[in-house]
Amino acid sequence: MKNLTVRQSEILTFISDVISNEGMPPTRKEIALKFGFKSANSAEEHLKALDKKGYIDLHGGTSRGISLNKPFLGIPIVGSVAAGSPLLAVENVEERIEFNGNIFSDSVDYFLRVKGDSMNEVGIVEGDLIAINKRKDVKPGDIVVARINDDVTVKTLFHLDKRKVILRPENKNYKDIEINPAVENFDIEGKCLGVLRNYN
Amino acid sequence: MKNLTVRQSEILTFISDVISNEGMPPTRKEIALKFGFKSANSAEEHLKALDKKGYIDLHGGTSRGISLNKPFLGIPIVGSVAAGSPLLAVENVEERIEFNGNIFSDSVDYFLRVKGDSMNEVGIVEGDLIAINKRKDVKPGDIVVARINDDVTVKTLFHLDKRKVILRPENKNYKDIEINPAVENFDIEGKCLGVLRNYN
DNA sequence: TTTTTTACTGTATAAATAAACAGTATGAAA
DNA sequence: TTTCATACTGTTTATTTATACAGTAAAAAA
Repeated sequence: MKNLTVRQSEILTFISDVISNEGMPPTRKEIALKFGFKSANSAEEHLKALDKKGYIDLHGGTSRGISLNKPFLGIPIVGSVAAGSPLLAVENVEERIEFNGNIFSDSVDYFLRVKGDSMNEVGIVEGDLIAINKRKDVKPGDIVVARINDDVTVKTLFHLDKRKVILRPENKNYKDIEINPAVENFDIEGKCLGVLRNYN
Repeated sequence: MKNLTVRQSEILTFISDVISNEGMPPTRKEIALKFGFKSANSAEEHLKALDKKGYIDLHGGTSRGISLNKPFLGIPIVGSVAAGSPLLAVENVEERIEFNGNIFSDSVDYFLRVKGDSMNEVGIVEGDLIAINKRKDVKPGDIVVARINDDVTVKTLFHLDKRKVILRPENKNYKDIEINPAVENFDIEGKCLGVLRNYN
């Protein structure tokens, strides 16, 4: 996929926002207005660039005839995470799902497919998709995605300070995980906003 | 809410379909084409009727300026079910959520808010929303919504024939429910397609 | 029975919109 | 150094689109 310029990226985001908020894509004039272009043709040329690079499809002769290109739409589902790679690296994204936001309490950056039974007692089971919001500021009680020495795990955060982190599995067959972030490589990847499970 | 005529309902459905499939609302001409109207004005008048009845909002002077009215959109969430009332009766619908379909394996007719812990061992816990598809043809192994003598319950279907139905709670503290549909009032309301849980 | 609503055809037009063409200017790539 | 891509302004035009007005006809409501 070809890279977008900053401006092109802004315009792509704007189109996506307008579709979400207004229920229809913007016109060239509306794009020009938003970015302060004095000519609608500026918008036209950005659209052509986005089309050429494959991010949108332009439907000739149609008002508001802009559609976002599916493969780059939707929320990524992160499956198995290769050790050491960023969660959202392309090789970890198993697919994307169309999803419009108003369901969870915050915006969903990605879904993570759950492995294992360590969170069974709070109703998170193998194969579930958990909705994740990328953030570092989590508090005890939150279910978090954490990275410990290149290993990604989902647990309830029980305690967090500079010298000690305690992650609690929600299954009595497992023990608490205690980490010294000064010694071990530890990072909070995000907060779990909810669960999505699809039978069959 | 005022009732729609058959034609108006067809047109509302078409608008909704076009938005889903094309990513933008149709023009008057496109509506006329779809229904075989020889004049775009026929579409215009139907739109005005739908606007007047509150089902859509028309944005004057804007191409494709049709938006569906939120309160009638989205998938209903059924909360507590009043004894004897149809599940989808207005008094049982606690709210609606925007939701676009491609997530579950079949279309979601409504979400049911889970009460109690009888399905805990398969990860369905109190407060969860379960996605339901209205259908009668369910098979053993399916998680179903059933009505037993005006009581609505969610269980795994274990056995089903004309003389005996066995519903199985997924929690060892509960016993199987055995029903004789010839004697008791029993009905399958739908099949559970999946689970949606929102923390906080 | 009269009025209103529904459901259309047919015509017309102002405004919205897409999109081409002609420029200017800058920075990056070949 | 020349070409190409980016990022604009400014103008123009054909087409799309919304939408009003004038009718016809049937069914429903008052």
